Amino acid sequence: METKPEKSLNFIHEIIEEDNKTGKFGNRVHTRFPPEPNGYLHIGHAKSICLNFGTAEKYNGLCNLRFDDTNPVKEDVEYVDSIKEDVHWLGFDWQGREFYASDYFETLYGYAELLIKKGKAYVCALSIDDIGKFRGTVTHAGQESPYRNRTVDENLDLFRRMRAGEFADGAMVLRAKIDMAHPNMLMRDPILYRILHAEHHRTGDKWCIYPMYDFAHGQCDSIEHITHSICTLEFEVHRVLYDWFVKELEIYAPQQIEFARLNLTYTVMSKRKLLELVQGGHVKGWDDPRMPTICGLRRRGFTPGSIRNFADIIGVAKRNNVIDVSLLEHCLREDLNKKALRKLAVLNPLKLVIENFPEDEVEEMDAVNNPEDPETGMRKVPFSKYLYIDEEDFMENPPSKFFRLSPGNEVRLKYAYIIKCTDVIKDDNGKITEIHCTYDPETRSGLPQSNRKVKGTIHWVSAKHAIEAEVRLYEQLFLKENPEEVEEGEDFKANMNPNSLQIKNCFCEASLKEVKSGEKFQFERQGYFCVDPDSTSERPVFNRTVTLKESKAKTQK
RNA sequence: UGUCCUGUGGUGUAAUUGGCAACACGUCUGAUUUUGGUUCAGAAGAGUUCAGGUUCGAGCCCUGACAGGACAACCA
Repeated sequence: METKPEKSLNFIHEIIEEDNKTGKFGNRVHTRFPPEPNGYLHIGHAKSICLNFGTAEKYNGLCNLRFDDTNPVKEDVEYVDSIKEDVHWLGFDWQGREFYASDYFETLYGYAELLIKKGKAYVCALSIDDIGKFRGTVTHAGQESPYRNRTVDENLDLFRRMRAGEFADGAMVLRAKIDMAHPNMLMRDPILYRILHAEHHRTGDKWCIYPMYDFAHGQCDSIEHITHSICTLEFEVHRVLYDWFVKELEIYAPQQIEFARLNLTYTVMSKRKLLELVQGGHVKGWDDPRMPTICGLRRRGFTPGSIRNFADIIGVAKRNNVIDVSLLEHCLREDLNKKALRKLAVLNPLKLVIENFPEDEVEEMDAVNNPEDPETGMRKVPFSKYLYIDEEDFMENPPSKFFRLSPGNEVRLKYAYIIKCTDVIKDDNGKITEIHCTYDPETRSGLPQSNRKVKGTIHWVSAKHAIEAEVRLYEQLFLKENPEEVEEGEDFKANMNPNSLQIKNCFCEASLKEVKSGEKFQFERQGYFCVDPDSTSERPVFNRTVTLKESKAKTQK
């Protein structure tokens, strides 16, 4: 019997299966995730991580973690540490195959000399501006550098002296000798090495010349015997250059495959812009829960599984895309719904007095921990005469479709009694300060009378037993689906949502007193919340990860 | 006025490689529900950028337009 694949293959896996059929790489699948350690990873990287590690997993292959650290002035160990943490957190392991472009500096240097000896590279002393000018434009050919025809010996000597530190930064560069009229700008004698007297986070001051990304990336893949070098679309035009290097150097040739990077509605994804948000103080840091960074999402309360599932669902293709953030939220809720323990918490407290309930009596109510997972059992929550309910759950003059509490109407208190509103107390300004109700003792949850139909069920917390906590409610960071859509003269920051963070004091059930940073809960009827590291034993802090899905009827007041 | 890449419901991804467009999210109904959540049932929404061509038959092949994206850092 034939086993049919449940899901159709994405175009990359199709290529791989074809390669496996033809034996192109000896049925090997070896990918890599190659970040530059110059910033924090974001959800776009997560797509790439899932693709690279996931592909290796799928085909019983390997996936390396390789840091593209060819620019010492921008890179730092802080970033390599965070990247490793994030990849692990997502659930992937490189099994010790942690490599660095800087591991190959000596080999790369050798490649450069080889090119010089073949007459395919030369040392150019044109200024940075002149190199730009000589390059021509996208529609017009460039012109050749006056240094282009130096002898091999001269080039070799100069290049060795570059390495030896005889020249100042920017004095000269090593260039490939290809074609200054090539329609692809990258082929117009690209720079291979530049002089940079800078301390490298791994090699220290061993080098004062560093390879350019283009001269490093493809060869690093080659050195590691990567079979499929999966990268984003903007490197499509670089592929001919990489192929040129591989051919001239006569080294192992990986196959580069480009895919479209992830874009999400209501967010920005470029490292530069994220950095701007951090440095401009628009958010509290890289791990601000509003950031699309992996660490931000983690702090917000996302689960690795939900992100992996998301990456799987969005698929991989070559056309530019913008994924609706609601899909990400859907994956999140789907995961959290199954796992998060339910709790009662009141975000906008409104006092409620049950007039016919004995003054000092406390009843212990049975509450379900997670209806999606019976294994999690039950817990007790205290009930008393004085409660808090949520402001939104009461309306003095409700529309017909309002299911919650209003004067003269009944509502069920979750896990407790059916109550009826008898009175509304207001202050001098007419603001409602207190609701008075009566309860029906026959309707306690579990009793036969509790099955009586009422329109709605609301959550509550006993005033005397509740603990206080801080909640941080988040909305999208930007008001427009596409934050780049701005008036002339403005930039994406003009679209920032002034209400993306709202901090509140809330009352929650006492069992939330002892919580650990990172723990996730569902506050019933409100959303999923995650314990923030800012929590203290005195005062827990909860981040609202995402609201529950809300029907229109509930949202409209 | 160059090169390369890409055009399928609102969004994303499919379509057994030429056989009358499917799945998911979103939207909207209805049922169930002690979460206006979950679950369940159902609906609307594209005729595949356009125009030609090949073919009994084209989203898939060919030609030509058009549209969008990428590329001119001693960044990656």
